[in-house]
Amino acid sequence: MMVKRTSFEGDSCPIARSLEALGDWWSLLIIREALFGVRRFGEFQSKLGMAKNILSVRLRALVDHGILETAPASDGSAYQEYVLTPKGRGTFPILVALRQWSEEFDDHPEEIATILVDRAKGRPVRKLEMRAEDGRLLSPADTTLKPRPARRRRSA
Amino acid sequence: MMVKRTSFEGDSCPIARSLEALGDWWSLLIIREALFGVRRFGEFQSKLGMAKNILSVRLRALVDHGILETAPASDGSAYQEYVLTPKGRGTFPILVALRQWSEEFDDHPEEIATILVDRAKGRPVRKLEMRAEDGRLLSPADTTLKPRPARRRRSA
DNA sequence: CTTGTGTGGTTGCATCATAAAACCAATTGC
DNA sequence: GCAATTGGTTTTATGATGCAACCACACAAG
Repeated sequence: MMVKRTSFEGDSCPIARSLEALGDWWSLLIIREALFGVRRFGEFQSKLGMAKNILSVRLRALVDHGILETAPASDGSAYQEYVLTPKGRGTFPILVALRQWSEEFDDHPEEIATILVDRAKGRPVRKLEMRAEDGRLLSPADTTLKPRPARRRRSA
Repeated sequence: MMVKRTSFEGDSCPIARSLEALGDWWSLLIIREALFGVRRFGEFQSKLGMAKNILSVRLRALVDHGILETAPASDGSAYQEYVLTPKGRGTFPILVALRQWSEEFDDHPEEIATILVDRAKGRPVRKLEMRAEDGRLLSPADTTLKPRPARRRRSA
């Protein structure tokens, strides 16, 4: 009957495509931990408090998507580690956007334990803002979608 | 046995808290459509191609989370509509971050159909960037987490 | 080398969420 | 009034998740 959890893999919308890799309950939290330097299976498992089997599945999926890669060692032991690729580190703005949305709109902000600060000054970071090429600040209404221009062949 | 799909509702991490509301497969896509002006049940259903029962569940959850609200009419008919609240419109940077991540890192960028442009000039918007209070551009490594300062009572 | 312990998983089973399709009531269009 | 459309709910099948048990390998001690 092929009910199959609807994949967005072939979707032409870039948001749907990113959700294909990041859209489940745990992946972004695993990446969050990885950005804090977590690398080992057991460390992910204990910090996130999740079942080992699904952690296993998620780690493999993140590796398959090129978000994590397995590295042979680091402290000399024969075990492997999971480290972020550039693609994985590129999710940082997504995590910041999620964080700022909670900080601004959560119904119980007093339950939020941490704030993201500029390391040099110890002051909160600014809200992410959308700007035009020339630097003008853009609101959602100032933007629109255009069809992607066809990539021209042979350089330019 | 109470296996219960682990809720992040009580979690103190703002990322986990936002995923509580947005972290499933469809919610962000529903919000994406709503940002484009989609308001009616059938319109969501046909544009997203999703099953009506789960659309029904998702819309109710988004209303419960204060992301959508039901409005009585608009074109005079007796049906209701789903419109974004300010909290719902506040997810825009999240969607932009997801979009830009795909644009930058997707393995098949040629399959991405649209680009987000500045309406006035028709030129692509800039990448979201993280800045300090004083305007310095920040990389992930330039940031750190601090415990949230206790809110002081009675104004300031 | 053998035994014990911790790390890094896999397997089995119960439960939950999701998907497709059928069904249905209220609202419209005619 | 009658048929089609809208906006759902119900039913049923299957995939995903969660927990606990199990297991292989590395490593350390004796």
